[in-house]
Amino acid sequence: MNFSNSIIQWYLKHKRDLPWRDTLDPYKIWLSEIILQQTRVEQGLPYYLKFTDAFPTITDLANASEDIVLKHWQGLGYYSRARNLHHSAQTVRDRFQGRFPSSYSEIISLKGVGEYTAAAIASFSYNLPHAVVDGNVIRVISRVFGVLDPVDSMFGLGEVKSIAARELDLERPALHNQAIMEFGALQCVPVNPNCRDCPLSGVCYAKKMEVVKEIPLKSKKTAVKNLFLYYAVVKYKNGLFVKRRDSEGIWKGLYDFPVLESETPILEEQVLSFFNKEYALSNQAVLTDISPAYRHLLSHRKIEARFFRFEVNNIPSFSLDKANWFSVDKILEKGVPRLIERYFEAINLYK
DNA sequence: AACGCGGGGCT
DNA sequence: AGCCCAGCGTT
Repeated sequence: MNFSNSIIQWYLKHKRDLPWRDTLDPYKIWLSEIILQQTRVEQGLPYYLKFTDAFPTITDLANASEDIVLKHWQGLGYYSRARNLHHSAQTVRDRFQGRFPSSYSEIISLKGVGEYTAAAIASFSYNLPHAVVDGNVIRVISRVFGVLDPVDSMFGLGEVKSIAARELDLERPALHNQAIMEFGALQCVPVNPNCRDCPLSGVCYAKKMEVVKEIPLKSKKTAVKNLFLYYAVVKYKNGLFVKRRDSEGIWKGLYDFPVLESETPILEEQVLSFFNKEYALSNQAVLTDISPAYRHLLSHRKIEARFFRFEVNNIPSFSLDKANWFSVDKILEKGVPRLIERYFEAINLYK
């Protein structure tokens, strides 16, 4: 019994029932793959259901505004996925007459679709013989076949890709690809895999050499930097002044407030001075209070945020103009970072 | 080739 | 606290 047959046998017995496995619709398969990039199935599933409900076809998605798409994506993270999703829906609408492309080269030309996602769509939807290589596949192949080089290096990853292509079942690429990923997600898990009940334990290099804990080998470590956020929350009547984050970087496309960002702490006086300089707040707004620190952890940032709360009695003249004033109802229609969502919960904006 | 980009769950 | 997750785009 070869590798592919083994994992397919295992898959047919253990696979989960997931909605995107019940369809060949490339739109739905593409949508599921974008949602699942760097995201666990349990976390992405409700978003998949929400999106297919709100946008039944790719044209529905293309015709929506980016703000609405980002609102639906709120809380899932990596928001460039949502922006690229929307952009590519418009590409399909405008350049492919609303028909999702069916060749690998056209599929991978879509923004947000890389090698992994293109192989997934091409195989799942059109049964084309492209081997997927994601985190699961890297783990399974490096362990079973004994790839000892770092898999986050060009060389190590190249070895995994070469083995993945070699082992692909050309007669049933869709089934093979589903099987190897599910095997990685449920059986050959990152920590404490249950090798005792594994159908490959007899042929697995890592098991045989007792190096399961060391493979896959990774060399890079993610550096976590501090980020201090000082928000000006300016209240006017039944609303707040908000800003869309339009510059490159964290949370692009989402809404928050005028903010001073820094990698080091800033004194209150300096913060207030910044708000005055940038938004001319002193002449027009009254500082009512300053919130305690909100801590928010991201994979690459340790964030500490404080909210400086102001009130004004008329629309300020300078940077905080009418265009940025949103009633509470309007704010809740926009996508906001989880940090801001939690702030809204804390001040009872949701009620 | 290295880095930025979210959020959550598990150990 | 650290690791990982159905990765991709940019520099």
